[in-house]
Amino acid sequence: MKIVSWNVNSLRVRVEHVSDWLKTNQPDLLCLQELKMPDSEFPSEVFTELGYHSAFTGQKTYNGVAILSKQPLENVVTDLPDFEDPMRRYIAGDYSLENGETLRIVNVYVPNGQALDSDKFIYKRAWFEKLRLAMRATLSENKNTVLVGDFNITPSDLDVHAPEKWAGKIHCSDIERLMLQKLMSEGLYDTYRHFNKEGDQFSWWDYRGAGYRANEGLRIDLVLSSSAMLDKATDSSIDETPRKLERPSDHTPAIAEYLV
DNA sequence: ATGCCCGAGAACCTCGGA
Repeated sequence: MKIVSWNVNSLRVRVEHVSDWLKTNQPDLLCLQELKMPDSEFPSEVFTELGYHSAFTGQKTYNGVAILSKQPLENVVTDLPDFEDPMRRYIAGDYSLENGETLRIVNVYVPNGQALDSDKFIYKRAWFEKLRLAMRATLSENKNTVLVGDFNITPSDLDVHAPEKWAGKIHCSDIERLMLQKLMSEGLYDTYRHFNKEGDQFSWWDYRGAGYRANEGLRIDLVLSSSAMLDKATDSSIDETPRKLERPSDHTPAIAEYLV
């Protein structure tokens, strides 16, 4: 089975890219971030025609997350537990595996944070700590758990095109990496890094300048597997194909594959 | 230089993104 995370930076603009990618790749679960649309505009019919169910929580202009799935999700939750927040950044549900077990899939759009000395960074830290506590509970109740999303944190310098340029900056600071490590120490593993040890592999490239052509990117879109799911993982990759299209998202799909 | 590009909303500029 294939689980994918993709920040589409406006689903309205990218719906054709997403549809084409679904047709070609047939993931079991496609987790989207930055829908940038209210629920009333979510294009469910488009995905229904392709054989996918949709669970989503959106808002005008900003944020918004969705999970497209071959089988319907159950017990869907659209609020980060114990955190009052109008920003739509969290969605989770149960997915039935072919082996009869259940997987808890969690899809997040972690706050950007803007700069370490900004109010937005205080919000990022608070949000992320609540995510850690929520994942502790999720992991205790579901041995099969996968947490995916746009984390807006690079796990290490191996995930940064120019570590010296980004040193200490937002997405690459020690404090954010410690936050991520603390979350992962609850029992989550970077599936991509488990299978790929080399650097210069990114999931986001700046629109500005020749960002993509020069491979000036960051790996901030992650698929984190629980121990039981890592045991089932067979591969993990990043598909740069959509980033080469006309009018692309600045992010591209991060993929993990499992044998269940 | 906190810019270069992009999307959304309201409006031909500002905000947010990363």
